[in-house]
Amino acid sequence: MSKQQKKLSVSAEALKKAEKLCEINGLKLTKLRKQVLKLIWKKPGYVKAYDLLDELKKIDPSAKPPTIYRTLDFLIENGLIHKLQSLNAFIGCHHPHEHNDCYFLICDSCQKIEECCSSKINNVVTSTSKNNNFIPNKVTFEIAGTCQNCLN
Amino acid sequence: MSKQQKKLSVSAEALKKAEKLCEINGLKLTKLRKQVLKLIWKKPGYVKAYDLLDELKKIDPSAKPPTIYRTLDFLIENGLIHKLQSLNAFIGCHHPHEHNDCYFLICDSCQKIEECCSSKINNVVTSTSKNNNFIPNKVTFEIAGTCQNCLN
DNA sequence: AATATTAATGTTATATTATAACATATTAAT
DNA sequence: ATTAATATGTTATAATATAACATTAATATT
Repeated sequence: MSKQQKKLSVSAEALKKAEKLCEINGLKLTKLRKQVLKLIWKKPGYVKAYDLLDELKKIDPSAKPPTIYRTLDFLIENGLIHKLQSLNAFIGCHHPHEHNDCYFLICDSCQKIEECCSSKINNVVTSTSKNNNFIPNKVTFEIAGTCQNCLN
Repeated sequence: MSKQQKKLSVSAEALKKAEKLCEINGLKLTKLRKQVLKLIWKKPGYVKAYDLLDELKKIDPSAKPPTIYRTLDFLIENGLIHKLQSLNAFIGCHHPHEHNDCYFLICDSCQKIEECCSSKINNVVTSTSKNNNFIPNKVTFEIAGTCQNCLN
């Protein structure tokens, strides 16, 4: 199976998952939202909002910044994508609604992201929060660096 | 000792530390840089770049965005302040150059920040990176939520 | 000390990221 | 069918950040 084919099926599978998830949760994955989600998955690495807007405009010339940002908000709120705070960029979520404790390895060189999950993160957040009498709400954990592939 | 007095001395101490550190490392803590650092410490919580610019303009009316951003870059590079990526905001560093593994508890309600250090973070970063053949460079770890004080 | 080099600051302009506010259309509930 | 809620369209502008080039100040070299 070629890389391109593999990529396509990852994307297709993500879309199917998203549809199912929205159905279960009574969320409306409208045409616009599906288009944007598809565009996000299409890129191998992360995407910037305005690049996404440019892509969307090819399909729907009337698209404007609020079109994209509102759609991104919906997708983030419902766990279908993530925002990378250190980059102001977006990526599809590989396992929507299955956990709270994911973090990201961001390759500075190829823009690819590894989404990681670990209870260790949760442990650190929980224990720190307890120590500080802090009620955690949203965790941002991003590690920028160089991926295996780019070291060669 | 009043809260105000305590705040002042924290700020004053941070400035002294910064001066010493710059001297040791051959860095020039110029008038401008010191002014900006002072303004950052003056606020009890985090500061936004353009708010800082407004403050700076009161002292130096010719200040412009690059004035602030360049100064912030210097202060960040040399570990005197931190940027909170999830807020596009800045805070003074409580222990410049003493560690790499700090993270932040950000109170959504009062804007105050707790800077935390823990080898646990480093452990998670190191083990995850090893597992993924990833060479980490910059870690962003921010926990937003509600602080003790604001729960009451 | 005069000159060259480097670092810091000044200045103009503009790029990038994001949202407010209000209008219209679509969908769901009564 | 009407109302209410949700989603989208549209205009304008706010908020965040940097590029590029000019000038000044500090440091190093002759």
